[in-house]
Amino acid sequence: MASVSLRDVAARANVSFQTVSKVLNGKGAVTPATRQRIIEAAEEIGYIPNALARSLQSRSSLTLGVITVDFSNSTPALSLVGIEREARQHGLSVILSSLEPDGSDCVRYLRVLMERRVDGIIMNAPATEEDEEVGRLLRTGPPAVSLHDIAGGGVPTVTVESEGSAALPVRHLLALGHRRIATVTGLQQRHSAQQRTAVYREVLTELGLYDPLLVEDGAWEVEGGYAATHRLLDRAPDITAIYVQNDLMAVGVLNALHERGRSVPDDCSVVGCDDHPVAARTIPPLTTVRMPFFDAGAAAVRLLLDRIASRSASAEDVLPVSMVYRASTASPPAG
Amino acid sequence: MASVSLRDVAARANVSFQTVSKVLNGKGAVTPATRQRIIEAAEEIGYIPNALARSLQSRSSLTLGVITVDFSNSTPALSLVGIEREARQHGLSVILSSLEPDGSDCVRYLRVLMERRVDGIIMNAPATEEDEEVGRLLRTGPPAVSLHDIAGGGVPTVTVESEGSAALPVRHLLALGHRRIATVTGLQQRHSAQQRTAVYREVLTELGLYDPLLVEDGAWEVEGGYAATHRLLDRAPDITAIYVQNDLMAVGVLNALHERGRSVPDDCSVVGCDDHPVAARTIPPLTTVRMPFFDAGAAAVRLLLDRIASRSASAEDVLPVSMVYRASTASPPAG
DNA sequence: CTGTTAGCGCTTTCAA
DNA sequence: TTGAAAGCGCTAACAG
Repeated sequence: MASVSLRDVAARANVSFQTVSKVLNGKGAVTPATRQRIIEAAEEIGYIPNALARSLQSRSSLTLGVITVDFSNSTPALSLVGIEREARQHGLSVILSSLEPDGSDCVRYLRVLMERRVDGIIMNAPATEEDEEVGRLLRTGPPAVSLHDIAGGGVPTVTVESEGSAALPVRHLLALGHRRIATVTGLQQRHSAQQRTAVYREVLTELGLYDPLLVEDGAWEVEGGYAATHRLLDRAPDITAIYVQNDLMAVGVLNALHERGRSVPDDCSVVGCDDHPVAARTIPPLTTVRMPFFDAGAAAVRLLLDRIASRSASAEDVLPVSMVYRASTASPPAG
Repeated sequence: MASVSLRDVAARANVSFQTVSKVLNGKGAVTPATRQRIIEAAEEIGYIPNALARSLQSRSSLTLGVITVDFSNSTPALSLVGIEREARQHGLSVILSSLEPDGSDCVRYLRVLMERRVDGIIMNAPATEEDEEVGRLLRTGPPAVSLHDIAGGGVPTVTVESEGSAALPVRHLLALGHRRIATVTGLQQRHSAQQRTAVYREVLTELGLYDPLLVEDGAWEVEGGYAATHRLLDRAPDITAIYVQNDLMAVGVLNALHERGRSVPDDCSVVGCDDHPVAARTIPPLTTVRMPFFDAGAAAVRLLLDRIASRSASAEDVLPVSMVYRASTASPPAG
């Protein structure tokens, strides 16, 4: 772990360090002989360029900063994988910062990224959607793209269509003949969950089928889905279908229904959301909405690169979702 | 996004830029008056220090490089979360690089990390366990800690006990009275899967119960577990228990058993591994081995920091695992 | 207390 | 074709 610099290579090859720079960057014209000598010298003493110094000079760090919600869950993890892969393919490194659940440390990490002179920032931290200070920094700092709303707008977003992610499953259940359709929601502080719940309400209200008693919070987690279902069943035993706002909660929902002796889909249908890998093999396999989170991450990076290249205008890219039909939905029981 | 430097602040405060440096870093003694003036000036023109320049000078980037296998799956994601959180708590940024499935790009990314002068490297890329070149770089480059074996050794590791992760579940099944115990394995190229399979074989061989026909590969994935179970059942309908090397595959295993009309645990017991969140609510809830992957990531960072501080000797930290008993295991059917 | 002198390792004109 | 000069933004000695 020596500190071999251009100068060391230069000394060994009997040239100036500027010439070494040219050779190692393939710039300028150099005699094949010296070029060869330089390359060998670099090789021999194990020269490794210093990206810090290079960035200082070139005013470009070839780095993207990513600020993300905790990615223990597969949804944000998928977006992160998409971001990382796309960045890598463009030769960019990724500096990763994940936040506390309340997003209170976001401003601090934005600052760290700015100090490190990242070329751009990708946000995936729904907990900060209402944070004005975050919005301000994102508008005035380096180019940024977000996977969710930013307070005050002005930041391009790439999102997964949330209207469809609620409308599709609810309509599917309606088409099957269900009338008592409950929903297990994600954290209602999040815009995406609010929107899904709103669409659920609108669609059912239009048909005179909306009942606030059929809405329960599952907080995005397996146990939340489990507990919410027991509460729903206690309160409204006549429900024949449940729209669950993510697949993880749906696992808990299926378990609770099983415990209560309700067969799925014969006694009660269940639709999830995400198309998590386990959804294909729950018992029964889960009808769900496929959400292109991976693609959203990759698309965000591409959009960010466009912005970096040409300070182009704001954009709002919305990726479409689609239904995946499996065995957890059917017509309601006769009677 | 201007490029405000120390000089700009200095000009505005009518001092030399070196004095500004002192003030902003809380070093040296400065008159409260000028200090105040400098701080205000910095504030007014929105000065943001340049970490690149600082690192160039201080020869420390306050950055950790992480090289990880694709973390779409929750196991590596958990370790990554642990790494990131621990690093953050120590004021270090994390540069994230994920690899192709075969790990062929590892050497390239190691080099990128070295060019960026990271202060240390955390490896979580089992695909490179046999790669001699990776081992060499890790031994000669910046301090490194790995979550798996490194070819040639010499790199401290923090691992999750793999012997116990196989011995515990198999012994549990034996204690329940099972004699025909199958296993669905992870990718056999990985040391961790090889070790689990070896322990499974040893424990059963000792009792004269080992049968190579009862071993099937599930490749770590839901569908792999599903398909492996069907193959097992076709070949050896008399099995009464399955040790599945991760919970994701176990979801597929439960589904396949359900399809074949085998009730769990009455007709067949199932033990998983990982204690993935869904394991608590599969049908039936899964008996499994809790693997402290999050802790392993965090511990690796702490070990790395020790090494950075004091080039201390190699170490091999092994974190213990523990059984989580749920409803998927019972005594074999009578008869 | 404050400013000057010296680099950290690199890229980029511009002369020779 | 090569090298010298200049500077990216910063920190660290040391002198004033």
